[in-house]
Amino acid sequence: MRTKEARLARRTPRGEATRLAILEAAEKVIGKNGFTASSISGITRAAGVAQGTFYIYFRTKEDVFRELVLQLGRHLRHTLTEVAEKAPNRIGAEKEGLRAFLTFVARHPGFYRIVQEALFIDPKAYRDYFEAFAGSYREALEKAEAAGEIRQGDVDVRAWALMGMAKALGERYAIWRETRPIDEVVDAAHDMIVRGLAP
Amino acid sequence: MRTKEARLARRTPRGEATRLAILEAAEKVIGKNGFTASSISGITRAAGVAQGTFYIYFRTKEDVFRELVLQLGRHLRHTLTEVAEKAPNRIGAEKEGLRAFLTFVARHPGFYRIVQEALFIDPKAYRDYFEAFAGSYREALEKAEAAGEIRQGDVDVRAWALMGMAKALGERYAIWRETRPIDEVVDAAHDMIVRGLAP
Amino acid sequence: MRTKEARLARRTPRGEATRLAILEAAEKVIGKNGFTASSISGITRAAGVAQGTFYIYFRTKEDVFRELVLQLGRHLRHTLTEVAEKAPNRIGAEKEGLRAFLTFVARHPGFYRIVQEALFIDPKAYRDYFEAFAGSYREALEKAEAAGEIRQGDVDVRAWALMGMAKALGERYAIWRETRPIDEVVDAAHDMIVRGLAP
Amino acid sequence: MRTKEARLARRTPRGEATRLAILEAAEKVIGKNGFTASSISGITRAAGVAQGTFYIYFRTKEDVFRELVLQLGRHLRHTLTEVAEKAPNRIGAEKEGLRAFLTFVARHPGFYRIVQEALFIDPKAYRDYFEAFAGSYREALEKAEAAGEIRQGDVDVRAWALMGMAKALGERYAIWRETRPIDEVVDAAHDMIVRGLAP
DNA sequence: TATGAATGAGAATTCATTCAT
DNA sequence: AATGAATGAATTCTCATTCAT
Repeated sequence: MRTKEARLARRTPRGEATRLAILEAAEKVIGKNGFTASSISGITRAAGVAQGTFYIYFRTKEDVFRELVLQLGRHLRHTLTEVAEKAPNRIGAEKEGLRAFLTFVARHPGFYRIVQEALFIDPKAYRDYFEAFAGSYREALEKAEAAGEIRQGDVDVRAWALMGMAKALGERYAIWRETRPIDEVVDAAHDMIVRGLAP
Repeated sequence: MRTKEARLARRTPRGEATRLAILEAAEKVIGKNGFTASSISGITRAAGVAQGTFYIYFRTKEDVFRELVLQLGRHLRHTLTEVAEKAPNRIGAEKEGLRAFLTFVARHPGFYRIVQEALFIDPKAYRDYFEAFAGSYREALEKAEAAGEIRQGDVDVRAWALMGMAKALGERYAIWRETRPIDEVVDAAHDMIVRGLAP
Repeated sequence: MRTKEARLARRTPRGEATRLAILEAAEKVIGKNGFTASSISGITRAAGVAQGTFYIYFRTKEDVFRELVLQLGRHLRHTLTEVAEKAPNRIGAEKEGLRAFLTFVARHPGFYRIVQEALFIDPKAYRDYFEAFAGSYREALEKAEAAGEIRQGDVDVRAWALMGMAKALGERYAIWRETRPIDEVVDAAHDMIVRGLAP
Repeated sequence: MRTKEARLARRTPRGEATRLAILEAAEKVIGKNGFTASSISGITRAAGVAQGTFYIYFRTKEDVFRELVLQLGRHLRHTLTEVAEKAPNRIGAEKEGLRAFLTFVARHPGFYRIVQEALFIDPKAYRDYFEAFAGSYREALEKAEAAGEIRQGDVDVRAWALMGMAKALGERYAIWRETRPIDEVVDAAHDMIVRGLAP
């Protein structure tokens, strides 16, 4: 017996294209107005299809939303991994990663909104999203410790704290359309991360 | 001319008590289920008053919500100020502030949810909330710099970065009911804040 | 804690009147067009209230429907009991009961439709309805047997068979608006019930 | 001029097979879940064809339904006629007919549901169905009267009353999955039909 | 002040039917 | 003949808000 999931059509290229159009419209609309203020009809209108078409490809509004979060997470992780791999060491990776993140977020303001709203719409997706980041962060820190690139310390706390920093700084670009040059902010933050506050 | 606010009854002690009951019920209900999933009828039921009574004291659902955010912010700021004043210097204040924040958040899990959801419900309230914190944070950092307690640096970026850290660590207690002892987390985070990652 | 049921308001006389208006409108509308073809909006329009008002008093369309079936059953049972009590013996009660039933059904054509459709909308209500009748029927037949008013026989089968007869004859009045005089039909049916087909 | 019906393809053996598959799937699905709860998509899925294929062979959902009722009626009538022809007289035919009917219905529970629901979906088909039965029933009773096999009486009322009995007893097997042996029920019912209730 | 009944504008969702391939 | 994507009308249901008492 086919699973319910499988009943959601995606068989022909035409269908695949429609599905994609809806997904993109959803990102645009939800990213702009938020999940609750976005209606299915608004999404399908933006996608240029009839309301009923939505339900051929997604079961509920939560459904597209979850897919969006997953997809955005993969996208960002991909971007950050590329950057980190080019850096000579962890200290450098930290800086370039932060720069890349802020740049990404400034360019895709809807992204931040969507991920953050997931906490209220689909807590599991939200948590999975950050756990995935935290996991690779911890790994990277452990490796760096072993290589003597950074001081020994609690990798779990450090990972979450560093993510929190990035998030807070990114929020200013994503939501409040901060105009301070990213490089300036990256330099200042990185200085604190590397050397701390102590005189 | 009286403001609209003033038109909302709050004259007699009885009225004041009703208003408070609604506000407390709102905190409980919204803190637990989120703004959108909470209904006025749910709130008034929890408060033990009739639905219509709500509108004697608040104009809209957003209205109570905003009030809640304001009140919670005042409450937290009050708590943190007390702690900071007892600390001998900024480095110490940083540590005790973080500890107090995590403790507060672990004890009032609804608090975190409500403040965070404000980003979607009432962005202005959300921003005001954090600007208020950032403002005093910046001031404190400037004073500390002048006193030579910390290295010179970009106080704006530092303030937001430090708030982001605290937020991320707090989220684990508020939302995911983290069980790691707060002191452990505070120590680890504080170590990084003070000395940085560099070896 | 109050049950869900109790949350459905019925506190003031005004509310009670509204509830009744909706119930009566539902009987009229559903009795005429059938359950599926009747919409909540059609019912509330007939009742002269707003659509939302429906949900103050009933949870779903099935809900009113069930209530209707219950109420109609009670009503009919009451009517038939009165008649049966006046009859001198079972044979006579059988005749007067049939006459009363056909008269009732001819006068309330919606009644038959609603009860019959219950088989598809709320099978339990349907079954309960007929079990209730069958129960008292069986009892009456047993008493009659003991009193020597009728021949010994299988009361269960007899009860259902007699109900089936009445139903089929009633259907002609309720649904097909039969014009043959009820008395004629009653006489003919009663003759067969009492004396059988054998020459 | 060709009727609309004729426009619906049914030329090749392959087409005929598809048509049959859909009809059988419809009987299964509708017999189980009822007309309203059954969707075209559910029927075509059960038939193993695409949704659009349905409309090559049937004009509407009501259309298959009507066809089903017709077909089932023919099937049952065929079965009953065979039985009746073997009986020596009307009294015997009555008994064997009832037995055959209950057996049929117990074996094809979907049958009863479908026919009964026709009252709400396609009243004309429902009426035609029973009129067809009533017609031959009346004829048979008239013949039996003439042959002196049964007492004189109102054949119209008798025909409908007897059908009603059978229906009520059959319902218990079709819908409520009665477990009492059919023979027992037939004997008891037949006894009442033949000799009546009178002592 | 307080009540709770009533409102009505939305929103999600389903599904018979059509249509291009 | 067959497919399955697309349509859009129709319906149910929720809930913030208003109002008469």
